[in-house]
Amino acid sequence: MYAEVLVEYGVKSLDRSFTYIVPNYLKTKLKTGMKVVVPFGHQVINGFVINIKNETETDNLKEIISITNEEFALNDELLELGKYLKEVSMCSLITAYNTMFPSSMKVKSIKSNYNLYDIYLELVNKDIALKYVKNNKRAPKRNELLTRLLQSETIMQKEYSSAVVKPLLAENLIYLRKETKYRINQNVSNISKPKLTLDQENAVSLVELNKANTYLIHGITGSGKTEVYMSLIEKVIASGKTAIMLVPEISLTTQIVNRFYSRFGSDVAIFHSALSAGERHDEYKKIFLGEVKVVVGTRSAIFVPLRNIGIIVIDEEHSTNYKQENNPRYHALDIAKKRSLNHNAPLILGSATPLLESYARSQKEVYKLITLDKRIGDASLPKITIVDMAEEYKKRNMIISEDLDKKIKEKLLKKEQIMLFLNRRGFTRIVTCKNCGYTYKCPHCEITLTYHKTSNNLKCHYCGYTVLNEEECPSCKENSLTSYGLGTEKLEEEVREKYPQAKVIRMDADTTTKKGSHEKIITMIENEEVDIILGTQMISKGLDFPKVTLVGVINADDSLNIPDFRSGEYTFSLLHQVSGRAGRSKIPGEVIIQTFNSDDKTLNFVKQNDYLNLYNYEMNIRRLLKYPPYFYLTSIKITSKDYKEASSEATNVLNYLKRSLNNEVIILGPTTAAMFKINNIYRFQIILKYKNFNFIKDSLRNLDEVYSAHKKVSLEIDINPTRI
DNA sequence: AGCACGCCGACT
DNA sequence: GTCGGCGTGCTC
Repeated sequence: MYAEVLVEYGVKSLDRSFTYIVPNYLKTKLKTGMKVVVPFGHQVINGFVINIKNETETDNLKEIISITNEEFALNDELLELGKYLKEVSMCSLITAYNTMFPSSMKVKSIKSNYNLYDIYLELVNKDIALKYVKNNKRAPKRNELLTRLLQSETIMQKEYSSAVVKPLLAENLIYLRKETKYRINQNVSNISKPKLTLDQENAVSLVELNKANTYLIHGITGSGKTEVYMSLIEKVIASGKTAIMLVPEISLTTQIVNRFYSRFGSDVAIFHSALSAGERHDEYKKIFLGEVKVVVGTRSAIFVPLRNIGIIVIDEEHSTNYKQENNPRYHALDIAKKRSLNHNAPLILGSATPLLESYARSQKEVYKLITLDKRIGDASLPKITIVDMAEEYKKRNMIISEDLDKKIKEKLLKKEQIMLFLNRRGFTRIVTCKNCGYTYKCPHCEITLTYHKTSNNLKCHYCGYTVLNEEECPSCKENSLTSYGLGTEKLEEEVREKYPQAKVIRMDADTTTKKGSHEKIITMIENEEVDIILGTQMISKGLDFPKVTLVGVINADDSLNIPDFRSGEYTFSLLHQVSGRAGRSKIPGEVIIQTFNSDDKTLNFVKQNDYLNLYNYEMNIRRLLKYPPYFYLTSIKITSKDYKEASSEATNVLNYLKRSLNNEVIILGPTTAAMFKINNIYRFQIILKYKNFNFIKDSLRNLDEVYSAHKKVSLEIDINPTRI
């Protein structure tokens, strides 16, 4: 008995199988789709079995040493899906299977403040603990811990270091109590399932189960899309099938997860990359053994080994999080479509601001469109005002306009909450010298450094490079440095100065790095301990605070000016999302958008809440400029530490493409990539525009193969990039 | 990818 | 004389 094994190195030169002898003691256990340990060259490494056979032509074979994990094997559907993933993302087969298989899903550093369990400390016996405290004179921390427990305080494990906890565990004074974090929340669990509105019921009835159609639910914020998903999933489960529900980012969607828990209880598994290795293993096992019916997760959850799938839902389908930005560069949507076909199950895409491509497909009836255009309850859409900052500058209002100021004061008096949105971290954007024109730039990335006042330094937001902020210009030694641009830090300073009576909190990547800080801020907002919340993107997503009645967008231009053909679409989606934070309850919300482009079309579509006209306007541009959905894009990045090497190879790639591609493919470039120098690596980019992937497939493969052997230059091929 | 083998230059 | 630079080639 022999096994064809892929070895664990994801390089192109090893993207083929090697045959091994299956030793007798593994013959009954080994299955296709399992991970194994094999000798390879002079090493012992991991491999993956893709086939088991009884004969072979190769001789001098080695034996498989052991099975890495006997619990799991990819099933036939997933083995096939791996080949498909390889096709659509141009990765090696082993990379594809590694992406799908749990034991190799690498344990992420614990930067995520998110765990499945809360672990609490509990006393084993009160009397013993009391005795221990009385006799113990040497370990004050242990005494403190036990005393608190004796006073019936709840203590989480993470409050004490293991140096304190471990000995107490060992002496059997305390034990650990694990509690599922997403336990059915007492407040939620008793809520009876809400009665669907007519619109929602209609939406549910439009979806044909047992057919592999794709549906696009275009539902404005607050129209109750989640309830539609849940009703559909309920129907699917009732028919004995299972469901996958994808969300863009699980740590920001606790509310959705809780709703699923309260509705489906132990039938739900949570699956995403921030789980610890143990947690992921547990969840995967439940899924693998068919113990759960619904999987809620992020991008990678599209690969879970659920059998008998009856529906797949992708919520917020426009989110760029569904595209993986590193190898394998796959889009969850492509995989979802494939699995929908495999299982003959409907695929539901939902969004308030669908991706232009998706909406276009619904217009061409490739997707079936379902529209939800009424908000649940009496909540009305917020009133949106656009303020021309050019006019405000004349009045010396540089950061907060007169209108916004007036509204903020009004809301503060009424004790309602205010959100200020600014999509830029730091204090100021650029520091330059008035005397000689010197600008601080990152030596590794060729990007201007951002000034951070709290730490008094200048940071590169790409690679983290930091220099201390000096008084004098490093170039001409004059004291003439000035700074331009506005970041959240400066906004915070301004807001604190202007509204000294208000309680202000800032929420951005700089204030949420510490474990638990994200949740802490959210709790503070919920408990109304703050009046003004200011921050970046982070405050726009999935958070539902009924007391927020005013949203201020400090500078809409940042997003408009991104050099990407999707900037209009993104801006609309972002601002729509941000606006949606205002007035989620009975009090109507208000939104003020500050901009220097007050007559910009996109902003006015935002103001009118007019997705359809945005769609028509953007589609016209896309058609004229030959962008998606009229053409597909592929980006080829040529990168190297050596500038000349990168530059000349970029030309070689271009020449090859010109020779090998037919003239229906448009080739742009090479140009220096949007982020030309990051971490000392130079990047050139070539863009291909085409109507049919088959036009470019073979050429891409050839390029990929040639450059996998190149020492100094590497290629990054990104099919359907989310940004260029 | 990782490791051995192999062939050239500057040191104890 | 030897140590070690990294270029090349192979791995069931």
